Amino acid sequence: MLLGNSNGEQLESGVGGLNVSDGSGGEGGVQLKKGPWTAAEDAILTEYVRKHGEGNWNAVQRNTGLARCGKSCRLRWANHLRPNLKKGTFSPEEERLIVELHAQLGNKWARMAAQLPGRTDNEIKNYWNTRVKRRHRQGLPLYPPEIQPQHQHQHQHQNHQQSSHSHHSYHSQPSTPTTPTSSFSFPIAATTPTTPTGGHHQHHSLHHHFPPPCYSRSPTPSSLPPTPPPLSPGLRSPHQPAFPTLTLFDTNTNTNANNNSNAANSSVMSSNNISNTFNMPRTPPLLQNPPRFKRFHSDTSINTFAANQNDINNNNNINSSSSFQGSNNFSMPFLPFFRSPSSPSLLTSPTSNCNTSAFPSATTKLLSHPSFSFVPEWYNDSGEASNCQSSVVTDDNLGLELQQLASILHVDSTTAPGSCSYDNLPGIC
DNA sequence: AAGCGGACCAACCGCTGGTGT
DNA sequence: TACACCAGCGGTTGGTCCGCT
Repeated sequence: MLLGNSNGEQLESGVGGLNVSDGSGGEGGVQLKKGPWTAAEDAILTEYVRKHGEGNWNAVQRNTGLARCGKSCRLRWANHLRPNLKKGTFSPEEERLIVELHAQLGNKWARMAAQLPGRTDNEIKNYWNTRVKRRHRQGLPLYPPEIQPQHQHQHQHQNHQQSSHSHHSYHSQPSTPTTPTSSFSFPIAATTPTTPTGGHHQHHSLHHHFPPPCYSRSPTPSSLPPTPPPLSPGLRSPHQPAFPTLTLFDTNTNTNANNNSNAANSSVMSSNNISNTFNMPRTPPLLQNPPRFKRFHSDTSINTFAANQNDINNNNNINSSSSFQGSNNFSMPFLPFFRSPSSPSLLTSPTSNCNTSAFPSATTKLLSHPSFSFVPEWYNDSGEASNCQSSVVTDDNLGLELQQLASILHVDSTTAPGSCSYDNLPGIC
């Protein structure tokens, strides 16, 4: 049950006025708020992360009084507040990569997001679901002909919790567990004869059936990072086997992208020179393992990644402008109060025209390292600073919230609104 | 202009697995 | 070893915007 407060915000209401969804609360009877985040809440959370780093999300509520559960805080940070987030529509290259990755990984959104710098799993998931619906409506196969899902039967634990109704329409034909075709196959694309396997399978075939991630079949010990899926030549690590069915980006394009990366990065960097930025030092990956993806990465991978970052930095020559220069700082948009004409529902930075031109280059370089994907992308130095920050803060009581912000952040009169320094950010721990 | 439906997006929910005690 | 806590993942829902009729 949801209750509305005077701001139109929602408060969780359960027995006793507290309904902690994940049972890991410790909020001490505080009514937890639900619904859209406000600028003030964003500021509180950002400030908390600035001071304490990521992780220990449940402590946010305890220590700041923010009426949000830890899960909500983590999600807000990961999807909207953390640096280097890329907003806006997916570029054709990104779309292509998503399709390829989905063919490889299935609905492993987080793993896909790890290979798409600046993109969140939620974004990718939303994109994919929209794509599924659109392609289905158009009667098109989900995957292009040149992309064949690396499909193994996948009746494993996936979808165990999922209500099936939303996927029924996408599976007009039951897929057989041994058929290496997309479980999303539509009538027009379904070439595999139906092999009735009984009612049970008929039922389950209505769900997604994706291969387990390739790493699950890898001889790599579980304590080591899983092997990234093979990628198209333009994105593939030279250490990885070729993926024979795809050619996403030709080498010329890739080369051009690399050649242009400096300019692209410079552009991105320059766009950060806006008033609504604050500086936040990168957490040195060598010093602390970021809590995210901790299931996957090992110290070795982190260290190797960090070492490789130097190469990336050198290659990209990311010192042309902006606060990247000569410090551990990077800039990120902060609490943008500008409404983007292209996205009126969002409050975006003035430079909301996302520059994705740097993507192929940055991605190629990142992908060239086997462990890059297990480190939060915003740890990278490749110039993927988010200049397209979206915050979806509510407009309501913005003036009040600005006052709260000023109070929270101790913004003095000489500081641009929403601008603060991250110079003192301790290591993410 | 109003209604409708699709697209898009943010956020929530339930669950799993890792980690510490 | 068992348990609790926590972070993270994937599925789902609901709200808003926008184009079409």
